[in-house]
Amino acid sequence: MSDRIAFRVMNEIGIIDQLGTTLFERAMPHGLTLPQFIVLNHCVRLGGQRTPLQLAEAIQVTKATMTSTLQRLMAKGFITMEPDPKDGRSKRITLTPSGRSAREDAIGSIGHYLSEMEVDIGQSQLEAALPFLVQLRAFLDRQRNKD
Amino acid sequence: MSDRIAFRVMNEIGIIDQLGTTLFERAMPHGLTLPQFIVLNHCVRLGGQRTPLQLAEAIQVTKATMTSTLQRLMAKGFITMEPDPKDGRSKRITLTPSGRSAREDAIGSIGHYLSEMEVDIGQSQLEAALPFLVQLRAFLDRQRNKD
DNA sequence: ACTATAATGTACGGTATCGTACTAATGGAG
DNA sequence: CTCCATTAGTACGATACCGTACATTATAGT
Repeated sequence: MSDRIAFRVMNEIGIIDQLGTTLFERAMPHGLTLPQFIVLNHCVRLGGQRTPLQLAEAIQVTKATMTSTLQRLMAKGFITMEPDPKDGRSKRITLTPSGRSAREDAIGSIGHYLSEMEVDIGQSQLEAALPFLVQLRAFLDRQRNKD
Repeated sequence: MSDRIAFRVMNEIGIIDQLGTTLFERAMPHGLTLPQFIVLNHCVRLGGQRTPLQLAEAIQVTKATMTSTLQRLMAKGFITMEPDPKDGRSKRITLTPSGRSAREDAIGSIGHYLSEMEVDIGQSQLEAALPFLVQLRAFLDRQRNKD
């Protein structure tokens, strides 16, 4: 227990992420993984067409990682990818009806777990923690872009 | 919806974990990854010999995952693994002097980043967040073992 | 003592992630 | 117009992680 406070916080966060991801994926339908769900969710919430790079930046992964996730979503028929007529380097991602409905199913499947968490931890505790987490994320994002 | 407080908290935590892991690994010597460092650190702090299963449970990964990380640490010469004379199913993990010194190097390399975080976020904020994180981890751990 | 069950570690397949290196297309400096 | 830097996306190798399935060893129930 002689670890520094910053290390202990990051350590807890790592374990929480791991446990949470595993629990969510067990509950998800269509063999959806959490990253796949996050991409679908992002497309639904923002609507229209997005490029792989826009998605990668929004979700804070590299574009190489996004390529991989998009390929799996395409294989499942949840998105389509077309070349951008304006810019030959770019692609346009569009959600399919099947993808939209898979996202709805996923939302329904994890709702129960989210409710349990909100009851067990308490809404107010979760709300109180959010500003701290946002601040921490902003700090790490600044560090990353500092090179 | 996906705007629920529990979802937002888990989402922030996921991004923080990802950004933090990447930053830490960039700073680590000997090509150490964060999971590898965590195992070394755990061995130093608790001392003596541990089994793969004990390590897996302490760090909250599956034993299959621990097998993989231990194999890499062995390949680097940072640990040794011997059969347990008392229990033919089990193994005993021992830190080598080289592993102990790699852990010291790693501590030194990330110290600067931890200090920056403690200054930027504030020691008291980090300390205030820890009980919440511990509670959240305990909840997820209970969920996992609920079957 | 024998058999069924449990526990320990490993193998394998699938997904995610990064970093690096590559291709293809755009766009700006001369 | 040409050349070169930048940008968008992909390929590849390495690591980590899970779940499932397996071999080996231990333990409990009869």
